[in-house]
Formats: sequence, C-alpha cells, structure tokens
Amino acid sequence: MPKKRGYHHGNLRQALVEAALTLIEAKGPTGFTLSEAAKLAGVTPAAVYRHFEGREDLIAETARQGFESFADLMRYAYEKGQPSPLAAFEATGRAYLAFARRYPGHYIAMFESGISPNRTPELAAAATRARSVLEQAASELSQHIPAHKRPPASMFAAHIWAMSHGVVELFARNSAGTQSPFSPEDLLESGIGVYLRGLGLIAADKE
Amino acid sequence: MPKKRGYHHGNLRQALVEAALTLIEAKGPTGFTLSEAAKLAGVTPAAVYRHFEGREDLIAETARQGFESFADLMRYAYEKGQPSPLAAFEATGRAYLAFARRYPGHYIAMFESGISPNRTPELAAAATRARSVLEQAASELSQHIPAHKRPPASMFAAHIWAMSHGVVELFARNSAGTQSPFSPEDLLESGIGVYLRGLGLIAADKE
DNA sequence: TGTACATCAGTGAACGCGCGTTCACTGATGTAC
DNA sequence: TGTACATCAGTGAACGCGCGTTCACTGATGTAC
Repeated sequence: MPKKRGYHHGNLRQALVEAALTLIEAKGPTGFTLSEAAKLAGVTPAAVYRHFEGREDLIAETARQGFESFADLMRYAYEKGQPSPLAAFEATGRAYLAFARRYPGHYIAMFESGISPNRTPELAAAATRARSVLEQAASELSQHIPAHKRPPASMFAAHIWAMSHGVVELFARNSAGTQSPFSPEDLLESGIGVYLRGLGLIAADKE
Repeated sequence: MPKKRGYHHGNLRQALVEAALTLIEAKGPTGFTLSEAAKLAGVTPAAVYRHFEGREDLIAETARQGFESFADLMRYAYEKGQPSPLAAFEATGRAYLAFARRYPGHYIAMFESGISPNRTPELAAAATRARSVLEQAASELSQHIPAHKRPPASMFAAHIWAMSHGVVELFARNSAGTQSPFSPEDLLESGIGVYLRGLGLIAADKE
C-alpha cells in the first residue's frame, strides 16, 4: 500500500537514492545532478537538504547501499557453494559480475563516481564487508594449495577482484566501446578457471 | 628554443592538450573544464575553438595521444622481450602498468573520461593499435600451448587486459582508497604469473 | 471527539557562480609586388 | 628593402543555462489535554 502523497512525501530519502540510481544509470556519474534527482522524486531541490548534506552525500549513501547489497549477494552465493571451497569461491566470482550487471547504477556509484570509500565510516564499513566475503572465500580455498606455493589469501583475492573489475569495466559496459566476441560471463569464468588451474586448484589436465 | 609568446601563441593546440592533462591528473575527469584549460594555457576560452570543436573534442584528442603513446610503449616492450614469446608477453604486461603510472592523465582520459573510443576514427584507430600489440603478444605466446587446451588468443589477451586494468583502477590509484599490502606491480606480476602457469606456459613446479 | 500547539518536511524565491559557446573585432604574421 | 594586403589566431564582451546552496516561510502531521 503506497504512502499517501501530499505535501509530505513519506519516504523522500529513499526516493532520492532511487532517483540518483536512475540518473546515474542513464547518464553516468558526471550527468547526475542533485536538482534533477529532486525533480525526478517530485520535489524541490531544497528539500534534498532535509535528508542529505548535499550532492556528494547523496551519492555516498547510494554507494553505501550498493556495497551492502553487493556484500549480501556475494555472501549468499558463497554460502550456496558450500561446503566445497572451490564451488563457493567460483559462485562468489560469478556473483560479482551478476551484481554489476543487475545493479549498474550502484556499481557506478561505488566504483566510478569518484567518491572515496573512506568518505564516511558507514561507507567504509560496507565496502570492507563486501571485500571480506571475497577474502574469506579465497582464504578457505587457499588452504588447499600446497603451502610452499600458496600466495597470501589477500593477494589471491586481489587478483580475482582485479580481473572481475577489469572485465566489468572493459567488457560489460557497451558504452566503453571495447566489444569482444566473448560475453563478460564467459570471459570471467574462463579467466578465473585458468587462474585457479595456475594455483593447482583445478586439475591441469581437466577436460 | 621557445617560440615567441605574444598575441599569437605558437602552439596552442598542444598546449591545451597538456593543460587538459594537468587538470585531469589534478582533479579527475569531472573536474576538467574547457575554461580552466584555456586559462592554464594563458588564453581566452574562446581561443580553444580555433583548434577544437569543443570540450569533448579536446578530451578526445588527449585520449588519442594517450593511446598512441600506450601502443608505442607496449610495442617497444614487446620487441625488447623478443625473441622469447614469454619474455615479450611479460614485458608487455609490465608496460601496461608502467604507462598507467607514468601518464595518469592520459590513462584517465582514455579509460575514465566517459568518451567512447569510437568517437572519432583517429581515436578508434589508436585504441585498436594499442590493443593489437597485446593481442599479438598473446597470440605468439599461445602457440606454445597444446592445441587442445589453447584458448583463443583474443580471449587470452582480454584476460590479461582485464586484470591489468583492474589492478590499475583498484590498487594503483590511491584515491580509490582500496589500499593493499602489495604494490600494484607485485600484484600484476604475480597475477599474470599464476595465470600463465594455469595455461601451462610456466612450469607448475617452478621455484 | 475536539481543539491547541509543537514539530518538521516540504516550498519557492533568490543568490552567486562558472560553465560552454557565439560573435564581431583586432592585431600579429607572412607574402606579393 | 619597403609597402599593401590577405590570412587567421587571438581577444573580450556577452549570452543563456543549470548548478548547488541558503533562507524565511508554510502547511501537513501527530500529540497533549
């Protein structure tokens, strides 16, 4: 049941976040303006200041919510892949790309809007939580690597994060113009596959 | 010997590109304005229109020059690594990161400014040339992979490009706030190492 | 149930600003004779 | 070498615009009595 809409909006704060997402998706982080977000939410620009300190603060909140969903999604995938550390890890990687695809506005706010994850404690905490899911998955999986050739789990996680992010930025945005004969999903899946083989976590003669 | 500076600038076109680079490095792609670039070059904003169609066109030219240097640098590294395909490939990967580090303004204009590589034919050609260096290095190296487990060279190149780009974006910009105990160079070098091992191009029991 | 009142989420007008872009112009440069 | 002239890279004033932000205000909501 929708809130009554009159002089008072009802849930303007969240409506502004959603307007921001719509605009960021449509026009990129540069194209987003506070005034336009207010208009899209059916409200005067000045009303925004009842809920946010300003433009940057609104973007930061959008990014924060993004990191929360991101962490949730990856954790869910991770748990679904249990008890196999390998399956859990691979599911987490796929969740990365799935998130970027399904919530492009959030992804842009998080990684391309230019706001630092350290801008507010809440934002930093959400970002850390998301990263820790991937690191945990990497850490558990790395227990299966012979100790003498095992890289630090955080390095392992950083490699996967980097490849995932690179695939998203270069191949999952048609705007980038960098098209490829392969889908981002295939690229990431195969890239991670080769990488895990390099760590001895998948049999080299598989297939 | 410097050109005389008077009513006529001498080489305003290039001076504007360099001003753009300075501003982009300092303030990000968003912070760049045509007016400020003109001021930095010691000229009225209107003068810019003698050399460029407008703001976007100036950024596009900056990106184009970036792709040219990028291609040159990677090709030089590639040739220096010859005749070993492995050495050539690894040198090319290192050149990627070296470029991003040494020419951050160019890198940002190329990948983060939001202008499409297909904006002008010249820009597209420069971008393609840069990519083809990496693809050539990947292609030659992939000849050494047993045919039945050899991925397409362009996929191989895409993986490396993605990881390199991801490392740059996530770990080589202190602004991103995503710090890591490892240097970007170490991250990329080790990540590519694991990946090549996964392809059977480096002995698995090395070290 | 009805009234008085505090709260506070919204309005709407105004601001100063810097932006990208245009235009008629001016003055330096280079060339023809 | 000197003069007339075409070229064209710059000026500087002006424009309309939308931005983020501020402020005193207003009117809807919820609570106390």
